[in-house]
Amino acid sequence: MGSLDRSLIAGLSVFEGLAATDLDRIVGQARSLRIAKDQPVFEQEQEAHSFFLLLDGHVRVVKSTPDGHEVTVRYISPGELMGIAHALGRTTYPANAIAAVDCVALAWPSHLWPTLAANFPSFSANTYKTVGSRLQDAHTRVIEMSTEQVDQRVAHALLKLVKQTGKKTEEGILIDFPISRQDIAEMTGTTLHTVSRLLSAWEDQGLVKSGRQKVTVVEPHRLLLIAEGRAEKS
Amino acid sequence: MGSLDRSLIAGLSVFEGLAATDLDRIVGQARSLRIAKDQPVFEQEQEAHSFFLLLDGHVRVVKSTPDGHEVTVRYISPGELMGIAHALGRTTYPANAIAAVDCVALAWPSHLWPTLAANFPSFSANTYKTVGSRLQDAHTRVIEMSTEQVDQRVAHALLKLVKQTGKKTEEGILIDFPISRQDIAEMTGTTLHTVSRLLSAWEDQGLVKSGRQKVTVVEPHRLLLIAEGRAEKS
DNA sequence: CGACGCCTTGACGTTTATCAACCCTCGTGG
DNA sequence: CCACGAGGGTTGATAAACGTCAAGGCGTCG
Repeated sequence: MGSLDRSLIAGLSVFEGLAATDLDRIVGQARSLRIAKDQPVFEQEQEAHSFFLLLDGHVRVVKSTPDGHEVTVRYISPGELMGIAHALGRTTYPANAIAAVDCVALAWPSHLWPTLAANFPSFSANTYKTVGSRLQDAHTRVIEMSTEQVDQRVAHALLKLVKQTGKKTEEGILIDFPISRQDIAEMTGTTLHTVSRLLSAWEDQGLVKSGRQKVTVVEPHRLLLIAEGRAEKS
Repeated sequence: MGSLDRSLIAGLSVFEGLAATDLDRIVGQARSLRIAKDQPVFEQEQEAHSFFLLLDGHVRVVKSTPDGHEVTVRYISPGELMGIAHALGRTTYPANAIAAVDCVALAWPSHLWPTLAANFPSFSANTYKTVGSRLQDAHTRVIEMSTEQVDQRVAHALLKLVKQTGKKTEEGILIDFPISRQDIAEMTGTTLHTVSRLLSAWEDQGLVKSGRQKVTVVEPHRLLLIAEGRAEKS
């Protein structure tokens, strides 16, 4: 499998600035694995034995609250790291990670992190850069939840997904994995009912096309107006 | 300034695991500064020239949105790092930091970070551990905003402040810096009106005592019940 | 002493969750 | 191959939670 993987991997931003031999040395210590749709990659509170690099597929990261609510923290796309608890001084995973579709990933034993970080400074710097942008994302999310109405938050979430995983089709830009109203609700802190109503309304206005576990954004620009609260109400 | 500072500093968790000479080497490269109440330590979008260690006082970290809302990200207490944008691959500060009271801090030029991190691995590990717990905090905040009602969030915020900066008094535990209804509103994503009503109601029930820019928690345990949604409505 | 900043409280309206009922469609097993 | 069942989606009615608007009080600092 080596060579196919390597060509896929070399261009990833996690490995930016690494010499080819270093890259081989790092990747050589990983095992590759596949995760079937709806199977967990890792689970909340579990011992963080490995960290992962998603090569193909999409993974949903979810936190469960004691009282049964589920909040989706983020979706992981190919090329992104996940489960890097160890780099942040944690010994357990902070959330559940579930394959939204069949996935392929590389996994490193967590105990390798200190050595890898010490030997390959640009690998470590790249990693912390993604940590930084996740912290940023989380704060953005807090701000959205604090200051925006539900329709704005849902619009923002759709646009983020489109940017992350959008795939051009004849009808518009499709979010490239199965996503339900419930999923969107868990990303935006609302209920599937409200999401359903919003999508219905937007479909009537020609902004989106949606179906069973499928959303296509037809007019990103108008959706952005809603996201920014600069759209007159219907 | 050396000796007085050093005894204060040696016990801080950021410096855990460092030899005394290493600590001197690190602290020796910092300059100490004082910030007057209501003055900025650093500002959003500004070039991140330095990172800081708060020695005394309290700093409020706030993000401003384009449309004029302000969201308080966190309060920094003595012993905590702030402005560590550089360690996360950013070149500008992500938020405003404002002294809630007169403060004392150490400041290192940001460009020292890579060398410090490389030379003192436990310093770097400690730093990333605090980054990890802030990421954690941010996610907790998102979850609270997604699943809890305003009264629960305000109760949680007060309890967090009490834990962070609580000072025992005869009447209960006092939050040890001036904090207005507006400030609490900005932490919890609500309005000063709602916070005022809640505090009034809680005061009637003997849970808290509050006055101008001052909150004392009298019965943390009952407040926790509210925070967890396990309290019957008045 | 006056004015500004902070706090309080009432009345009202909107947003959005909740409750309830129903439809559609896809996949599975008889 | 068809029937049916579960999971996903839609939509209406209702009500609660909370923001908004408005007015006024109180204390503190210049």
